[in-house]
Amino acid sequence: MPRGECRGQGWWHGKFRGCGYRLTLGREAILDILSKSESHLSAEDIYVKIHTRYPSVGLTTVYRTLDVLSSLGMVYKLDFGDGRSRYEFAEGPKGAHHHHHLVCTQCNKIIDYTDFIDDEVELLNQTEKGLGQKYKFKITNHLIQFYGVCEECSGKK
Amino acid sequence: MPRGECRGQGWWHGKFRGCGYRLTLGREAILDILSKSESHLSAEDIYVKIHTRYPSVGLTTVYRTLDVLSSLGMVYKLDFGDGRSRYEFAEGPKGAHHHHHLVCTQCNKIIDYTDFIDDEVELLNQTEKGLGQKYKFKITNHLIQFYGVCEECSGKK
DNA sequence: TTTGATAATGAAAACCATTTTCATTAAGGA
DNA sequence: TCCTTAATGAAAATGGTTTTCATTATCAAA
Ligand SMILES: [Mn+2]
Ligand SMILES: [Mn+2]
Ligand SMILES: [Zn+2]
Ligand SMILES: [Zn+2]
Repeated sequence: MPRGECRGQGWWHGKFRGCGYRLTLGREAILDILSKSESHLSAEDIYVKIHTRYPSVGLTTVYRTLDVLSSLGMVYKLDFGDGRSRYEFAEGPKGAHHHHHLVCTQCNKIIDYTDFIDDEVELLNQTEKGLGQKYKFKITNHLIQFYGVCEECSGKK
Repeated sequence: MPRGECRGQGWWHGKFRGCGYRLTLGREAILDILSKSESHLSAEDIYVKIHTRYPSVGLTTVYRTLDVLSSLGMVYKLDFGDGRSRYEFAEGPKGAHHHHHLVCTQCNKIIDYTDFIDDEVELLNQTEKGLGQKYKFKITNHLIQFYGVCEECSGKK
């Protein structure tokens, strides 16, 4: 008998419980916000959004939850060099489309791109294999970002 | 008539003066350390090294000088995700060999690699061109890093 | 449903790399 | 040598993130 906002219905319920984590209001709220957001949110961005609906959830919990989520692989922790970490939902096995980032060094705009990803990924796989062998390195991850100046920022001379 | 450590002899003398910067003991000392170091030093690493020989040079000056040097393109400011910036000498036009990094997520060891660089660079150029056109982005720089576990860290199970 | 062990939390304080402030020093052109 | 002002050191400030600790809430067990 669902009444209003019924807790514990999300697909991530199992993931949490399976790893021994308890299901709390803060965790659900944060995951909910991240899953619905298109942009790359900072801890404080998330805190502000949450605070309007759940004033009881503190910034500390946001940080702690983001740690848990990224250790579970449900969220990516990103660094675009603006002095604060940013987080992005790592969509489930369905909508998962690998992408890299284009970063404007003037206004900090971030563009997700998937173009060329196939070629990139192929080269990356090769490279990872080669490097892994030569340096006996077990490669688990890669980071690719392009920096430059976006269209708007080019305009303002 | 050179007597001991004659100031103002480095090849960077001109670069500094040309940009209106004064030639100071601190700047020379920092540049000297960076040019001789193989590793990726933090501001404090540099400060400690300098302090043994020139106790008068403070940490603040190290930070300020590193800013100048990286704005001049003489030094690269790097971020390997360990919470502090690291700096690496951008060798002059001669010994300049472009390289990327392999980062051990357990012990923070960094490996410079140049293997596959040619293929990578070719793909990067293509990608940069394509992305630049599609997103009207003026790409000036790229960041490529592989993360994983190094040989030693794999050993300790 | 009640209970109890303990995971999770919020508020405040601590952390810590980096930056800012400001009075003092020194580089280098005149 | 003189003088303008860039450069500097010490100390304080900054700001994102983490730690501390007393309190609360989750949920397995009874
Ligand atoms: Mn993204
Ligand atoms: Mn390097
Ligand atoms: Zn921009
Ligand atoms: Zn290692």
